[in-house]
Amino acid sequence: MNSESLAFATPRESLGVLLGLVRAEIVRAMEAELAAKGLNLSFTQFLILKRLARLGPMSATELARSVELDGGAMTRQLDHLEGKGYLRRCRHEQDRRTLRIELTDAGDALWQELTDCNDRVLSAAQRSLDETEQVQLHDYLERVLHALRDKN
Amino acid sequence: MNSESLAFATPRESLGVLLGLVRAEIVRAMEAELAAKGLNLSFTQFLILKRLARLGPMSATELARSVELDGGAMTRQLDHLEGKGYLRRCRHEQDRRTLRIELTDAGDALWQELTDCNDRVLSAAQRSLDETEQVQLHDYLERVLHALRDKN
DNA sequence: CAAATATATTTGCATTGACAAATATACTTG
DNA sequence: CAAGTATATTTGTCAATGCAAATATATTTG
Repeated sequence: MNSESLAFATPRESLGVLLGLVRAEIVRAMEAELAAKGLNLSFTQFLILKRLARLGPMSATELARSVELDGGAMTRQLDHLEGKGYLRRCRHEQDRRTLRIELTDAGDALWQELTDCNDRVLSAAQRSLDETEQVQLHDYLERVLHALRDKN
Repeated sequence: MNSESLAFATPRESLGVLLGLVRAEIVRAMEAELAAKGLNLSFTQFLILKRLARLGPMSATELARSVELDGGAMTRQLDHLEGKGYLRRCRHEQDRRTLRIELTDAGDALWQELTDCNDRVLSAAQRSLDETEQVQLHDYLERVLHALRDKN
C-alpha cells in the first residue's frame, strides 16, 4: 500500500522534499559507483575533488562555500584527503592566512578514474529527459537558487 | 573575485551540486522563518509535522521513508516531538509492532501556524518561474527521481 | 606605528544521522 | 502448535557536520 497510496495521497510533493529525495538518490548512486571501484570516498570528498579538478586550486573557504560545507568540516575533510595523498595545502604567498588547496598527481589521476562514474550517474539520472529538458531543468534550478539567494 | 570568477569558471554546475545548493538554501530559509517565529524546530522536524498534517497518521517506518530518514533517527525525532507535545505514539490495533503516529491538537495548531512559512519560502523560491515552469520543474524532478530509483 | 577590527583556518563541543545489534511482535511452515 | 523467519521499533556506536571559541595573519584607523 506504499507507493500506491503515496502516489495517490501526494498530488504534488513539495519542492523541498523532492529536492531532498532526488539528491539522496544521486548521493546513493555515486557512493555505490565509488564503492564498486573499491574506493573509500564519501560523496562530500568526491565533490571536493571534483571542484579542484574542474576549477583548479582555491582556498579552503572558497572550496567550502562551493560545496555548501561548513569551514570546520572542510578542515577535517582536507585532513582526510591530504592524508590519502590526493591534495596538498600550500600557503598563499601574499596572504599567509589563506591556503591554496591543490590536487597532487595522485589526486589528478584519481579524478581521471572518477570522471566516468560521475558521467554515468548523471546521465542515468537524466536519461528520461531529452536534451532540451535537461537544459531547462538546469536553468530552472539556477533561477530558483538565485531567487533564494537574492532576497530582494 | 568570488561570484564573478565562479560564474565565469562554472559554465554548468553539475546536477548533484546544484540540487545540494538549492536544497541547502531552502533549508536555511525555512529554519530562518521558524526561528523568526520563536520556534525551535529543525527542518527535519518541520518535514515530519508537515507529512503528518498533510497525510494523516502513519507508522514510523512510513514516515521515515517519506522524509528520507533512517529509522533510528526517526525514533529520536519522534522522542523530541512527542516531548514537545506535538504528536502521539499509539500502538496499531492489529499489528502491535507498529506505531501509529498522530498529531496532537497542539501539533495541529502548530501546523496551522507553520503552513504559511512553508508557502512563503516555496513561493519565494519559485518566484522567478512562471506557473508552467513551476510545473515543469516539478515534473522533471519527479522523472529524474524515478529514473534513479528504477535502475532498469 | 599601536590598537582595533576583519578574515582564514583550526579546534572543541554538541547534535544529527547511518548502520548494526537488540527486542518485541507477527507470520509461515512443517 | 513450535520453530524459524520476517517486520517494526528502539538503542548503541561512530562518523560527519554546524557552531562557537581560539589562533594566526591582514587591514584599517586614530
